[in-house]
Amino acid sequence: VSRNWSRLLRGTLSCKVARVTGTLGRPRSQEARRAILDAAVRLTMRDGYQAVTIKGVAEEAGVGRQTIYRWWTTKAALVLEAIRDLAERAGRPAPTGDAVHDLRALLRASFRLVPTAAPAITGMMAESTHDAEFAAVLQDGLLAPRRAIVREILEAGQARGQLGRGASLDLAVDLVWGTMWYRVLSRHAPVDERLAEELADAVVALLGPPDA
Amino acid sequence: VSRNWSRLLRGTLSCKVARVTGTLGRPRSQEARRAILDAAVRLTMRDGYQAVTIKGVAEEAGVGRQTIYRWWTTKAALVLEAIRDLAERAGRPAPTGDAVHDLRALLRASFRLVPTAAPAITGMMAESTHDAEFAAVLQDGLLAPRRAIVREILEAGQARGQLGRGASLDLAVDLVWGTMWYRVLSRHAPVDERLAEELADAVVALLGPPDA
Amino acid sequence: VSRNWSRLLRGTLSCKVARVTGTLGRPRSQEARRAILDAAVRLTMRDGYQAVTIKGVAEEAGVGRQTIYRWWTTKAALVLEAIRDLAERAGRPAPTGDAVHDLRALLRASFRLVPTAAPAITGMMAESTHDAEFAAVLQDGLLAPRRAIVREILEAGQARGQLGRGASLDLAVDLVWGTMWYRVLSRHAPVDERLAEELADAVVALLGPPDA
Amino acid sequence: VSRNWSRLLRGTLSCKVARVTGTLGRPRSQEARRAILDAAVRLTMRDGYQAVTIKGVAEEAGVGRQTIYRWWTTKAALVLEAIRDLAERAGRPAPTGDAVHDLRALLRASFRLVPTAAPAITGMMAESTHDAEFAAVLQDGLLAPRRAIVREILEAGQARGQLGRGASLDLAVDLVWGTMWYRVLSRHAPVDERLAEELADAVVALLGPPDA
DNA sequence: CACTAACCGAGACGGTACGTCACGTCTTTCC
DNA sequence: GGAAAGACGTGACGTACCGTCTCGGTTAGTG
Repeated sequence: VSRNWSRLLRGTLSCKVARVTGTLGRPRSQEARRAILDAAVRLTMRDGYQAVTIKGVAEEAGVGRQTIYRWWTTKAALVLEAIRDLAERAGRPAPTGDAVHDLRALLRASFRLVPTAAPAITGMMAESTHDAEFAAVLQDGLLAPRRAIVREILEAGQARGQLGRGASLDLAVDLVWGTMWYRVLSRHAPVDERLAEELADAVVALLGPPDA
Repeated sequence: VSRNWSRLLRGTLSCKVARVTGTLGRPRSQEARRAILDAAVRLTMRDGYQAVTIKGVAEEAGVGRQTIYRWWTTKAALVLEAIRDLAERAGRPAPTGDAVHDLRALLRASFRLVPTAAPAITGMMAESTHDAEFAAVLQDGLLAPRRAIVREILEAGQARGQLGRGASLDLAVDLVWGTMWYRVLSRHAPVDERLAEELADAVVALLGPPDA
Repeated sequence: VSRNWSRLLRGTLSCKVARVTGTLGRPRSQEARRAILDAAVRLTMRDGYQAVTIKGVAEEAGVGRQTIYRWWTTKAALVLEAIRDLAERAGRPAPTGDAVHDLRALLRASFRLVPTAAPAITGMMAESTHDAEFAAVLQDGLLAPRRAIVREILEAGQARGQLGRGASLDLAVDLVWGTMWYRVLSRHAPVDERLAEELADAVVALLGPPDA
Repeated sequence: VSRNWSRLLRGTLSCKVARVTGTLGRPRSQEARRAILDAAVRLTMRDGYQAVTIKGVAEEAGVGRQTIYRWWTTKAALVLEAIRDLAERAGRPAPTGDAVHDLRALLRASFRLVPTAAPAITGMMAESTHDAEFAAVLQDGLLAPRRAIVREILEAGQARGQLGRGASLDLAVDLVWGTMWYRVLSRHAPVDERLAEELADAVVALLGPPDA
């Protein structure tokens, strides 16, 4: 679990991850910790980041409010840690050797999570716009990993000669996720399997034919 | 000014645009109205939509709180009306006959507004995720017009044989704005002139060569 | 009503008795004020001063907590103003021209209030021991007036030649009320009509025979 | 030390005076016990009974909070045991054979302790008004013994023909201590040597001339 | 020109969430 | 097994805004 924390917690938004004074006293209750994080995820998903309240999380978790304040400095730190699993839960389909196929599979899987995760993450994106530290943590913990996955698929495709090099990979990656988020936020068009197809095709077209 | 209202106000988010009871009594103070709208824009730009408060707007405008509640039903209605000029202020560079050139010019102009407008609009996008009505109004009043402009440019380019028809225009439009918003929200990469170039090129690549 | 305030409020424990800024805005709700004071009296009587809580008073009064904080700076100020009527309600039997009879009547009437008022006032006396300002206000508002009444009766008796001058009136007064309070607090003996008789007799004995 | 406990502890406020389970395990730390009792006395004297806190005592004593809860059931039990020495420390001047002189000496000695002991005992008296058990223990442990001393002096004076029998001794005793406490609580007049004189004289006047 | 209805400012109202503090209980480890 | 350390659930604290309400004081138009 703690493998990814170094990145997540590099800001001061961090939870207080370990006792400083040593081993004395009653140890932290893992039940409470899990209940809090689960409640935070549940509420963030249901109501969106802005509507989440420390009090609400405490009640949903059946926990004293003070227990949350003891371990997390802000709502931001709490929700960020809680939401981290979204990205992990999204996981990643196993690579098949066919870059375009892999990309399609990834996008289909990602798009299926949209209805659940959208209120949470869009709210956090809005929060990012006036909280640079929050933005950094959100970036490192959630968004960058998703970008990295697409990038790896595309690089593998280029390496195998399945994809060309006609445009910056950074741009290609942003086109993919940007389009998804734009539709999620704007809701003027569905985020469905058809979009997954179209985006995969668009990336192929953008990168152009493989080098001869 | 009121030409565009029918679209903006088609939901119940509308401000109370005209008194029902007739013409008796003191007429509405235009000074107060302007002060309120200006204050709303100022605060939304500065702090983001979520942080805007009716009380805050009232104080910024030097106006009684009730005067706002009298004329606008919700914060959403107030801010939406106030923010409308953003889209208009963005305006649109005059067409030159060269679709790619026009697209580049439009993007450059739009990107310049990003630092100012981002906190406002990203917050409103987050709000959209749990307020369908708000989403509809935001969509019609701000986002759809921007999409329409790009679409017109691209259609004109196709009509003039400058651009191909290798992909759906809807997708092309979403790629452009989606990438911009994704970078605005995520802040992992700049939204600058270079991105304008790259996006214009990407659209060309995506649509493919003009039909012979 | 406001006749006695000057004394009651001579400390900074005072409630904010009048708006400073003038006449603007919604005027203070007298309903809320009465409900708060009544609730404060009720709770102080029932639970004692120490157990009274601003929150509890607000709920008992059906009032927002902020409304209390707006007008009273501390629990002490609130309860003191609220409890003031106890002394007034105790009132004073009409003088008859017979000092000993008057004294007996006063004591009997006072002792009847003891079961109701004791928890309130003993708690306030305890508070007095570590809050000098509170002590001063309690003194002036509640205790001194009661002492003054006894003193007046005794002075009248001396003037009419019904009572002697064999001891300091201050001491006589303190003997009376002190004995009552001591039994109220200590509860080792009843505070009843018999005590009223005994105390009246004791005062007569103490002051000695009238001057020839 | 334990001679007086039977009286002090006849209520259920009692400390847990002996381990039930026998002699196994680590014996109770006498250092901790003394530190706790001393801290309790110190804080009760300084801040008054109401302001005393188990947590505060634990910190003042340099002791874990649980160690207090292990041995005393309530704050009341702890403070009562701790405060017991006040009465003993007050002690009692040696009888001289002159009742009035003895009474004066006792009062002078008692009044000298007032500044130290008042916050402690008045707070406990207030507590008594809504805690009958506490009242009983306070009564037996602290107040009754003081009353008994005065009563003994007066009875001895009557036996020796120095004092009359013109009033109930119970009343005389309550007049003395009541006046003292009333002035302690009310603070409208000093509790000093002059008061000792006056009270002794008042008792003489009250009891009247010795039987012929 | 006086009336008068409606607007406007100010601000008190009942609420709700905040973050802090201390409570008394509990659960560890150390001695 | 006692003692310390300290996390736990609880609940009052005082603050900040919320959106509503209720005042006195404007400010046009109409009668």
